Amino acid sequence: MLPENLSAAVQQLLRGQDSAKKLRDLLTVVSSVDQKKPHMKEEVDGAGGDRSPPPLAAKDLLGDIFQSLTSTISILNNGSFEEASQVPPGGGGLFSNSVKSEESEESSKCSTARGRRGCYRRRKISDSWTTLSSSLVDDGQQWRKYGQKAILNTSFPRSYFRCTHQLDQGCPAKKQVQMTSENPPVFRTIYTGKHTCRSLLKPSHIILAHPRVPGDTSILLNFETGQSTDNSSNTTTATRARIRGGKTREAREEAIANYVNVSCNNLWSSSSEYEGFPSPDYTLLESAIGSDQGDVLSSNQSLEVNMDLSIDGFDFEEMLAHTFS
DNA sequence: TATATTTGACCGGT
DNA sequence: ACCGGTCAAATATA
Repeated sequence: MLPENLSAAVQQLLRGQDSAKKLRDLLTVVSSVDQKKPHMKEEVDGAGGDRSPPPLAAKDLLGDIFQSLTSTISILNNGSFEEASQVPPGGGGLFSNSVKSEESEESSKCSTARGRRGCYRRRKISDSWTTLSSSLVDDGQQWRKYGQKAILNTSFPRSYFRCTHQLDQGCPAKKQVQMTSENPPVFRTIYTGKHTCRSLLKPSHIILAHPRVPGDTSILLNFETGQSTDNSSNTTTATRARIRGGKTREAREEAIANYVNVSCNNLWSSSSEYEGFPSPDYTLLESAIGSDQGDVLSSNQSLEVNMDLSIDGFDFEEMLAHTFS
């Protein structure tokens, strides 16, 4: 594909992504008025098996569309979805500006006054890379916000994040997120340091798999970690949780849709990454796995994306394939 | 109660 | 002195 076509394709995807997000927000507002969000357990136990069709279908569809667009954009930008935010300078996609890395040294505390508040050596040019995105996209890592600053000559504050596992695993990864323009919004994320941690489950990567056996009405959730924080590890052991209960597959799908839906929400806007962007109320899927309604076949800390985009006869995947062939 | 976020203070580089 | 990155107490949330 020609570079200009590639760029145009990304532009179109970005537009679709924004539209999907707006539509999702619209639906969220409408549905929140007359619909209480049922808890997973209530859904799974199948007590209300003959309820009306899932009102979440449209949102689920939107979630799929949005996630697909986001993934595709990341692929076009960086070569792969997983690497969308993990690839250090050199991967250089359309919207990612690799930042010079002359000195691959993380900011270090000054040894003389250790323990003194705010004592640090200002980072000069470290091993960092930058990504731009039209929305806040969950990069699959777990971050903890530790600061926010108003930056000179900018309209929006800059947020500072460090890896959640900095303390328990000594992971040095950090990132800064800042909105650089308003219409359309552009979020600049500067990553610093590579992850050395083994991250735990992230809901944004939990996807439903369709049944492989006709008539099988149970729903298989598939997790796998490859989530390689260090690009070298590709050892993956599958974790599976089969959710039973409910009379129909649709009923169970609706139950899990809550989790998938919130995982999509999590993909759209990471918690508190930027003030003014509300964080979704999501529940980790571990509770679903741990639920006595579920059938945990094995357990570890990994996950895998296994997404079937075919919904109601409309194959989004095929459409995308045609679009880019 | 544990964990995460907010926010003003602190500090070093420029 | 200014600016930006970090700390940590206060606060919020699960």
